Amino acid sequence: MATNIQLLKDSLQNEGLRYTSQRQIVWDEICKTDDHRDAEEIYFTIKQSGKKVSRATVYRTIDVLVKNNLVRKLKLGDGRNRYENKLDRGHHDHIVCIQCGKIDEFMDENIEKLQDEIAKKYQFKIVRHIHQLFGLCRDCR
Amino acid sequence: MATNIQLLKDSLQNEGLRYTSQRQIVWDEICKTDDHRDAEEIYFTIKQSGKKVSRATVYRTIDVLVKNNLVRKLKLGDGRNRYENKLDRGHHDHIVCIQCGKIDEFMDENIEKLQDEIAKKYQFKIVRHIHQLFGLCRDCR
DNA sequence: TTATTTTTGAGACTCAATCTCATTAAAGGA
DNA sequence: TCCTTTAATGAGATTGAGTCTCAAAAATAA
Repeated sequence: MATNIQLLKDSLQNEGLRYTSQRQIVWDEICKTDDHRDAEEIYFTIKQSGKKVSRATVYRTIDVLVKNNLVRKLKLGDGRNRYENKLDRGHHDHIVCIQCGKIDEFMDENIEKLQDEIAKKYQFKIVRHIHQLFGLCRDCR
Repeated sequence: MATNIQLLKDSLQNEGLRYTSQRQIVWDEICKTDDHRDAEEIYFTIKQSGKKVSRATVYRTIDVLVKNNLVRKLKLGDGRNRYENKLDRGHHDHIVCIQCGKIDEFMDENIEKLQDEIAKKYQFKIVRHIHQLFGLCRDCR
């Protein structure tokens, strides 16, 4: 956990922001799982644990974490942003079961290469990409 | 345009819905361009042309068109759904310039194949996918 | 300790999208 | 044609995720 505290402190310093207990609580909560949770889930989990952090602070802190690359923001098409911590995790894309909601992760070097070729063809500089497969997982098909 | 009328009528019949002038107006408007417009843009364009279709009807009609494969719904991450007609257009994915908003289309058979292989590996049945490249277009980089 | 600056939290607000329900229009008889 | 039934429409209310406001609280500097 010690590393995580430092990562947060560095990010806050980087933004010229103060280190506060609320911000630590939000970051801790996001680090606790490798799930893809939305802000409300994170907010309510913190609330239920008895800690006091307001909804506004949860949203504001997440924004800082995303900006500083500690957290990744995902849009899976259901209208809510989801978040995953980026500790010890390389780049990956997502496979989503539309039946049970399970979210798996995949990564394919060849697809990444083909993407770069497409960008080159369009004289386009890729900043980020979204690649998501929606369908039925093994257990639901 | 005659074909388009029939496509609409078939879809409505398929859904057990009636053919109405409002629904035709919405479908016509969507067919008019190959843009990727949101529902409000479509609604206001209709309104400005003097035709009377309510916002609710625009949204409801678009849903029917999407369900019947006449229109494709896109999420480009800005919180609004966008729509494009599917007349004479094969499958494609999107390249979006985060500077000027230009939306290009691409299609790569090899990426599609690799996708299928990934699905096989995960014993996953793909129903749909999203593949979007965000960055700077030739004119903005 | 006091002064200054930033952060927090409660709740108001925004905006796309959906829902409600009274009114209007279409379809199917007689 | 007129009447009955059923569906569609439209104005405005509502929803829900997310953002904003501003007075109070907390952190930092003097």
